[in-house]
Amino acid sequence: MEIARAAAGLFVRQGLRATRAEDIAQAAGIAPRTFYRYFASKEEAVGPLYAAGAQRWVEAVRAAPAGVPLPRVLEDAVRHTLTPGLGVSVASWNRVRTLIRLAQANPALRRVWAEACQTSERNLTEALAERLPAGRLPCDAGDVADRGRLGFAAAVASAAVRTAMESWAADDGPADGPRGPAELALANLTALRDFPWGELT
Amino acid sequence: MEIARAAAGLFVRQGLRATRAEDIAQAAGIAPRTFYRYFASKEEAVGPLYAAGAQRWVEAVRAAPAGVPLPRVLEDAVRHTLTPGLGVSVASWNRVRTLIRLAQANPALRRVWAEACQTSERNLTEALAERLPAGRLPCDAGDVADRGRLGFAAAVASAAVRTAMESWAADDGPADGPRGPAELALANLTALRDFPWGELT
DNA sequence: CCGCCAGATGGCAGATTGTGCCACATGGGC
DNA sequence: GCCCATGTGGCACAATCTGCCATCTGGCGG
Repeated sequence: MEIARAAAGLFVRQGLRATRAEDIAQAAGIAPRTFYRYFASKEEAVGPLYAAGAQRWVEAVRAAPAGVPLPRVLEDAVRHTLTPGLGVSVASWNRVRTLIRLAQANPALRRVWAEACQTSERNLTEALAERLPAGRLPCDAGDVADRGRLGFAAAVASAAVRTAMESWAADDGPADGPRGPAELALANLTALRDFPWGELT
Repeated sequence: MEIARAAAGLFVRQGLRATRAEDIAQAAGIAPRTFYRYFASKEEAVGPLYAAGAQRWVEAVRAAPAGVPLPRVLEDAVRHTLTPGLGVSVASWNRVRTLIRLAQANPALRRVWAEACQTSERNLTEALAERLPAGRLPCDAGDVADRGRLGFAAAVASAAVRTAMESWAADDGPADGPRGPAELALANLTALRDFPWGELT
């Protein structure tokens, strides 16, 4: 994680192109060989930073008490983990924001971001599967199609958070407030239920 | 695209690790230097194959006549472009299926797959924005939050297709039939409306 | 037909990235 | 002390990319 922070610092300060894997290793105080023991490429080094936020969100979902309706669980988790300043400093959020912007401009970094999103999506699928053991499910979790449906639900919930992060990163406003990641994600989740999608042509 | 097919053949036949970029170039009948003019890494070479299916789907959405409700547009597009044998041979679908399986096992390939999915998602966002010009929208497409909502809608629709492809790839059944990609994607899209998500706890 | 240009391709050298193999240090348990 | 598991680093080398320049090809106006 210190490696990730070192890499992020270098990427932001002097650009992705200009920083070699060796530079990251040196900045993190380790040998180049050790760097490659943790990451397969220099771009991958910032993966943990991309994953951290989503990871906290999934953990919150997993930790929610049983019996609470799923939409409520997702929304509470968003409120508690995606609000800058709650547990994670605003500065950290701004770092991540800069990194997501970098990813929009660089194919290799974009791949890392995309993979981080899909990984956390898989984690959410697992969390949901734990929350919804076979017995208490309106569908049969053992069936392939229903497992697929669980994966789809996780994908939708993840997409709410991911697209919120992306449009927040693309935006220029402050890290919190009505344009913050938490509010955008909540807007997505509620739009999922309330917006008249069927009327769009 | 011939390069992509050559790469896919080698990856499947002799493994990702054992094939060098030079091998792909040779199999495609081009110089290594030329290969790197098209792709930044050997893994990226199969990107076009990942993207092709989704590309056809997005085109179908874009080409749908105006006035048709959005859910209907998405479902018809799925039926017409994700059914093996309709326009694209079953063999091609099986090739893609093998490649998706490879991606599940290999981090670098998984990143390529993830990026292809996000790229086609961006394309779908554009297609939706074209379909829904400012005037005919229940929301304001110029507003950041609503542009974000459009991106979210595209992400959800893409997720329906992507998770369908993934669970189809993970499965062992035939390329078509009730476990085919088209049927799984349709199941996701209808579950989006009909499934009692709110009752899950 | 000729000259010219734009774009695609290939060769070559070299920096950078990534890996196999082995050695060394550290810390915990017996 | 001894052993072992684990994390680390050095070294050599294979593979990956990239910059620069030469060559080829097809179109187009003169």
